[in-house]
Amino acid sequence: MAEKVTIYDISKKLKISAATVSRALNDNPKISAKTRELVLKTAAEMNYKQNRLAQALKSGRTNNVGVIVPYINRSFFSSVIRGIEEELSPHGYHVIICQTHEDVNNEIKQIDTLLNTQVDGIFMSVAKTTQDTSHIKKALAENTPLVFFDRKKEVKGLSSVVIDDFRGGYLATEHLIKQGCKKIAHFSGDLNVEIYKNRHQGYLKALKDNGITPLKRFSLQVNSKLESGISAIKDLWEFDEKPDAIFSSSDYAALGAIQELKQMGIKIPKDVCVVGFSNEPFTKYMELPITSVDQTPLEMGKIAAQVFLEQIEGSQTLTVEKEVILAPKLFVRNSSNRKL
Amino acid sequence: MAEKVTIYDISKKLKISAATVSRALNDNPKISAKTRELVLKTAAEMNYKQNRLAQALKSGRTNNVGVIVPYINRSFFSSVIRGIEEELSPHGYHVIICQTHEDVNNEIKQIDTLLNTQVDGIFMSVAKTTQDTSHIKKALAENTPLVFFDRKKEVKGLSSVVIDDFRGGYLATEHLIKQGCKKIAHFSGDLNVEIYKNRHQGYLKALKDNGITPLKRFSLQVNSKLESGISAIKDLWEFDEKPDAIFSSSDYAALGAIQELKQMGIKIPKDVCVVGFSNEPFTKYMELPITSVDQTPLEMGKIAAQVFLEQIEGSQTLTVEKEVILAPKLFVRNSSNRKL
DNA sequence: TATATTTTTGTAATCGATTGCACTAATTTA
DNA sequence: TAAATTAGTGCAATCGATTACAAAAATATA
Repeated sequence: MAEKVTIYDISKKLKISAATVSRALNDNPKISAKTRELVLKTAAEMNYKQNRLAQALKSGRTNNVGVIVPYINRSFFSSVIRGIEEELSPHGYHVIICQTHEDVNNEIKQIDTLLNTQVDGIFMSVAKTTQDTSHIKKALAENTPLVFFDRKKEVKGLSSVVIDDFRGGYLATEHLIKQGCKKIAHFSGDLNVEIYKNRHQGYLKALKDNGITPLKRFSLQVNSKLESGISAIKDLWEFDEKPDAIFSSSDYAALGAIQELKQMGIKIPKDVCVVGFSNEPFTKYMELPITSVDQTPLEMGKIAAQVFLEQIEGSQTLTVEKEVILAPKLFVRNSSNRKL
Repeated sequence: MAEKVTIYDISKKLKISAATVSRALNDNPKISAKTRELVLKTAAEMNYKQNRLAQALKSGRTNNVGVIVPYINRSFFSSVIRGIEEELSPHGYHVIICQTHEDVNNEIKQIDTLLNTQVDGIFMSVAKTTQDTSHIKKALAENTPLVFFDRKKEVKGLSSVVIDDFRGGYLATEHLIKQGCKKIAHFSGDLNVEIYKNRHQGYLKALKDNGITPLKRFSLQVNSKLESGISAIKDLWEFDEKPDAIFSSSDYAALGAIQELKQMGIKIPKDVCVVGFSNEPFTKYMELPITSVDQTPLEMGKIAAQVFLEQIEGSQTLTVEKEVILAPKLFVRNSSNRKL
C-alpha cells in the first residue's frame, strides 16, 4: 500500500533538489542548518526510510556479512554466530547464514553467491573435507575480508580466530594425570583435520612432559558420535591392559564411553576418568556431569567480528592477516574429579 | 584487484548493446540463438558475475529473507532456522538472522532495519514480552510477507506455523495417565504466553477427559530453568498430598525436578513419572532419559518457508493468511515409562 | 558600490541491470 | 517485386542515493 518515500518525494515537497536532501540527511557540512532541519523534519513527517539497496549499489557496501558453517544448529556454531551477530549488529551489519553440510561443493557455491551478493565480509569454519583452497582465495581476489574461525586453512592474507587446540588437549591430559591417571587413551577425530591433530599433539606432549610413554594403541580415531564412543570402549577393553582414563575429542564419544563403561560395571571417576571436548550443553546436565574443554564460542564469534571490523575500517591497503588464538577452558566435573 | 565485470564490459567487447547482453543472459526469447551463445560464452570467459544489488534495486527484490528469534543459539530456534535455510536456499534466497534477546524494543528495531534492507520476507518468533503488534503490522503495510513460527500474534493477513501446543499438553498428560498416574502436577510457563497457556489447557482437558479433577495447587508457574524445577518440587512436596507425576512445559525444569526428586530418594518412574517439553538434545542423553514433547523444529522451519514461497509466488493480490498447525510428537523415555 | 570570497544549492553523471518503445533487418505473403 | 509480418537490436529511461563540478546566493573586503 504505502508507496516508499524517496529523497525525490522530499525534494519535490520542499522544492529543493534531491542532492540537497541527500546531503542534509547525511549531515554534510555544506548544508545550511536551516535547510538541514527542514529536511530532517520533513523526512520524519513523511516517514522516509533510506533505501539501503540504492545506497549499497552506489557505495559498493551492503552492510551484510556472510557466515559459512557446516550446520547452524550445532550448539558450537550457533553460539559463534550469536557472538558475531551481537558484535556486528551495533555497527549496522546484518548476518547472512549459510550451511555447507560438511561438503566442499556447497562451500564453493556459498562463497560464490555470497561474493555475488556483495557481502562486506565472510566468516567461515571450513568443512571437514575441504582440502583445496582456491574457492576461498576468490574472496581475497575480490578484496572481501574473510575470517576463519575454529576450522581454518592456511591462506596468506586471511585472518583466523581459533582456540588453542593443542593447549586444550594438553590441559585435559594434564588434568587427568593430576587425578592420578597413568594409562590415558585418546579418542581423536580425523587427524587430517587440523583441530583434531592439534588436540592429539597436546595429548602426546602432556604425556611426555610427565614421563608417560604414549601407547600407539591408546590413540583411536573415533567419530563424534555416541555410538562410536561405545564401540571404541569395546575395542579398547579387548586387550588386557586397560586404560584408566579417556580423553575424547568429542563430548558425544565421551558420553558413549561413559555409558559403555557403566554398562561394564566400571566406576567413574574411581576406575576410569573421562574428559570430553567442546563443553556441549548436555555435559553439565548429566547425572554424572562430564568434564570438558570449553571453546568459548561466543567470545570466538565476537573476536572474529572485531578482526573483521579492524580490517574493514583500517587502511584497506595494509591488509595483514591476523591470527588470534584463544585459550580453551577446562570445566572440571564429576566424570574426572576424584577429589570430590 | 580483479575489477568486477559488468554487462557493459561484455557489450563493449562484442560491440553490441548492453540491453542485448542483458537479454541474452536472461534467456529472453527475442534474442537470436547465435547472439545468445556468443554472449554466454564471452560472459563465462570474462568471468562475469551478475551484480545482485543492481538487479535488486531494479526489481525491488533482494532474495534475502530475515529471521527474527529471541536467541539463535537456542537449540529449537537454530533448528527452525536450519529448516528455513535448507528450504529456501535452493530457491536462491539468503537468510539474515536477528536476535531480540526477548526484548520488544529490539524486535521493533529489527523489523525496521529488515524492511529497510528490503528483505523479501520475514520469519519471526515473537519475544515473550511482546504485547502490542503495531511494529509487526508495518511489514504488512509494506507488503512484505511475514510468517510467524512457534510464537505468534493474531494479526489479520499474517500466516503462522506453530505446533499444536494444546495437543502436546494433552498427549503428555494422557501418556502419564496411561502410566497409572493420577495426581499429575504441571509446570507451566508464563500463562500470558499463548504456547504455555495452550499446553496448560491441554493438560487440563486430558485430566477432565479421564475423570480427574485438576488441583489448582498442582499448576505451578515455573521458569524454564533447572533451578526453578528444583524449587518447584520443593514447594510441591511441602504438602501432604504429593503428585505422582510432573508434566513440565520446559525440559530444563523437568531436569531440575528429576534431580531434586532423586535427591529426596524418590524413584523415577516408579514413584513419580516426569515428562518435559521441547525434546532438547540433552533429554535423550541422560542416564535416565527424559520423556519429552518434540516440536519438530526442522519441519516447522521448512513449512514456514513453504508458506512464504506460496505467498511470494502466488497471486500477490489474493493474500490470505494461512495457519499451519503441526502435530507434536511425544518421545517416551525412561523418566515416564513404567512398562520397561 | 564593485569585486572577491565563502556558503549553499543545483545539474548531471554514476553505480549495474532491466525493459518499453522504436527501429532495422530478415522473412513471409500477396 | 512490393507490402506486410516477424525477428532481432538499440536507445534511453528507470530503480534511489551519492557526489564532482558548476552555478547561484550570501557575505566579506576593498
